[in-house]
Amino acid sequence: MLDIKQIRENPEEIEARLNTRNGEFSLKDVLALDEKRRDIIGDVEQMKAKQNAVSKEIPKLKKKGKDCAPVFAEMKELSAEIKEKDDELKATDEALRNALLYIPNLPNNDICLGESDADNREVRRWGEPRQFDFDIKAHWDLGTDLDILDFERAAKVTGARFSAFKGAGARLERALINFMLLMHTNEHGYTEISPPFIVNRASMTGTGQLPKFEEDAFHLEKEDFFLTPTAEVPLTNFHRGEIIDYDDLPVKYTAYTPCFREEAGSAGRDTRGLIRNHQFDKVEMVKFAAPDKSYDELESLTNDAEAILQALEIPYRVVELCTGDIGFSAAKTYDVEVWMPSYGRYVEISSCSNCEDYQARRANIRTRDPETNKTMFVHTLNGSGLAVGRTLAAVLENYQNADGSITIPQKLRHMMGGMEEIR
RNA sequence: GGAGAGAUGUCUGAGCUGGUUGAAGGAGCACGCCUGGAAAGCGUGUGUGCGCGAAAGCGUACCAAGGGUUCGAAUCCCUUUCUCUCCGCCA
Repeated sequence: MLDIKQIRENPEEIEARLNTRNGEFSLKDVLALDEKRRDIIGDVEQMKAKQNAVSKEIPKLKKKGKDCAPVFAEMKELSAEIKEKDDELKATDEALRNALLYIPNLPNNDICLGESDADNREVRRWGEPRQFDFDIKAHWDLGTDLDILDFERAAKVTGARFSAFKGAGARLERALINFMLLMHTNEHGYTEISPPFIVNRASMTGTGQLPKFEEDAFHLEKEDFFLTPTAEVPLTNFHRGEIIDYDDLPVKYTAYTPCFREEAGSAGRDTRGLIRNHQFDKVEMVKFAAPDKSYDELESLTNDAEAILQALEIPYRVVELCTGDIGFSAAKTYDVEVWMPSYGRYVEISSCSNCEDYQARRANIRTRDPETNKTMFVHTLNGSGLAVGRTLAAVLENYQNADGSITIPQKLRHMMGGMEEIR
């Protein structure tokens, strides 16, 4: 959520910056609601001031033994008027908040301008894509042929865009999860959390999935709960409504969770394999940072994601997303893209974002400025570290052999019970 | 699922027979005194949001959330959420 005071002060500039995003944004409604709201507040607070003043006098009148009936009659009328105004204020408040909830974060001023992923800026590359001297297979064929992935039965059990891991495939997935968590906790200083996989509406609103993107989420109607689309939601909302000790910053959490997405609007895209499913596993990293440190934290967060691919020795590149491609809540985002031989290009495997105070304002997550002792919003960051299904796909494809077997990356072998290859 | 108890500020903890209670006491924090330095001790200060204002400040709201009763609600009533205890069921 953007700061209404900032919007009020220079709406043109904010509107211009918002419109470097994909889509058109107007602050007209917000400004009108804000003005209406302040008008009502002026009136109703004056009435309340009078009500309070008279209320204070009543005990004194009673003590003197005076008749309060005329005062009561007058106050009853005032009370009714206040109630009416208050209702109007509440409705306006709600309308304003709702309008604000639909406005995305302001892109950071320094990120590259652009309309789509075609305009993203490559920041760096690591590793050389391997040259194969045989016809390569895509991971869904490799997995099916080795009987470690089973898409048909997953479709039978549930439906399209679900997958099942079997035997060494299931073990490889578990090894990857464990490997990532160990690295983030032991080497990168994150605290592991095992959060609920189901979250409530307030949490989804706090991180920005709701209200605008409700159709993307799996909804449990009876309880009004949602299957978590990313551990960013439970992790960031861990501190919703709290004031975090400044000395504890940055707070760094990592979690493994399954993630559930409706993938509404992506029909026909990445229909095969592990790239785009309704359910997938992900290890997530979330940070709460002091405002003046958050961009340094974004760099290290991205490095923490990269470290996984470096350890697995799989080539990747890092791109800075342009204004037209960054997500709703993000001010700046780096995508880590892994080399996927069957696609013949780099494919997103992690998205690392600084949301600045956008989520913190929605979710009311604050700290105390040590200088002034005043409360201020923290900055929140999140990044995948990494998407497990896509990592598994990248391992299969990059480590495939001419005979269709898979060599297991060195660093994963001890977590696979010493297994060196899958055949 | 049944019966009961509870939810107060950064934390802890009073108030809950309705009216100078934004809310006692304590802790913490900040500043000052004391000290060679620190601790202890003493003194002072210390909530948040919103509105108006250049500012000082003034006003207003907030005692889990929402509604109600009342001239007036942290205090009374209802609903919801959460926590705890007991019973039942259960991995």
